[in-house]
Amino acid sequence: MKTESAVAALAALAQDTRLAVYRLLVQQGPSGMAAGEIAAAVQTSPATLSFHLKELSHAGLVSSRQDGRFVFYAANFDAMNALIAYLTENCCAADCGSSCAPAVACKPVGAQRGARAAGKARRTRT
Amino acid sequence: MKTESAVAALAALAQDTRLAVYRLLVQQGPSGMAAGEIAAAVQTSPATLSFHLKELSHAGLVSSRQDGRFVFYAANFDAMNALIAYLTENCCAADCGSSCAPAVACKPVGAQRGARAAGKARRTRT
DNA sequence: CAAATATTTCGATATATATCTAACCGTCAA
DNA sequence: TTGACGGTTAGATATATATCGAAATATTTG
Repeated sequence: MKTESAVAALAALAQDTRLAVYRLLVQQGPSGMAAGEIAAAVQTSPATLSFHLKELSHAGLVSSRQDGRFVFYAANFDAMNALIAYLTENCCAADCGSSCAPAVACKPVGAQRGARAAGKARRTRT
Repeated sequence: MKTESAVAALAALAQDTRLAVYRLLVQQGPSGMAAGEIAAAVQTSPATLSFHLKELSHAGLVSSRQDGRFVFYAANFDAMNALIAYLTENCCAADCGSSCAPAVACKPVGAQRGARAAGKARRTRT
């Protein structure tokens, strides 16, 4: 990930409404959510929300698909993982006294706590 | 982590110079780095750097300690982990088809490609 | 104390952001 | 096609941010 993209992603998330929207979409999963529903959830005017969604989209954090007269937005997980990787890159190259172990709290359906790297996506169901 | 803190942290990182400084400090580890040295590394004037360091510090991402006439800054790993946890919280509560596995790339000295948790930091040399 | 080094604060300015209102497209259903 | 609904775009404005130069605050050294 380039610095430019990272800054864009961070800037996109560095705003109350957008962060709320993004977290909402993260919790919503790949199926996403319609713009209007998002607007209602975060209590923002359609115009303002559209502005924020454009920011998130432009930063690559969310993607959209049109379905009838609705537009569904969904979080782009790859982007987030890339961002996290970028932030923690070469962490403690010098001396890491167990202080920098990143504890990521993503527990999908299949409980892959023990599985070390996800390497292969088991069970591509859905 | 409260939304407020998350936004503050993200805003702090959403800037070229600050992101560079932060990543530098992450790679530097707990020992940290003197302000002047940081300024030289990221090629910024002392005044401007001080402004940015204050931002990072205020957001809780770095901490400082005075040593003689130098001021050392170091990354605050807890803050970063809290931020990451906040971003990925309840990820894919609905239906996660292996799409949201966060791949964090924190590899300290001992090359823990396979070792999933790093447990103890071996070799505390320097 | 005075000089030198390291860093921070202050004031000013240019730029970027967030929000609002109003107007504009696309889709659906009669 | 017309009307209604869902979203987006455009223009204007208020606020926040980044950067700079100059001055101020430690801290060590002579």
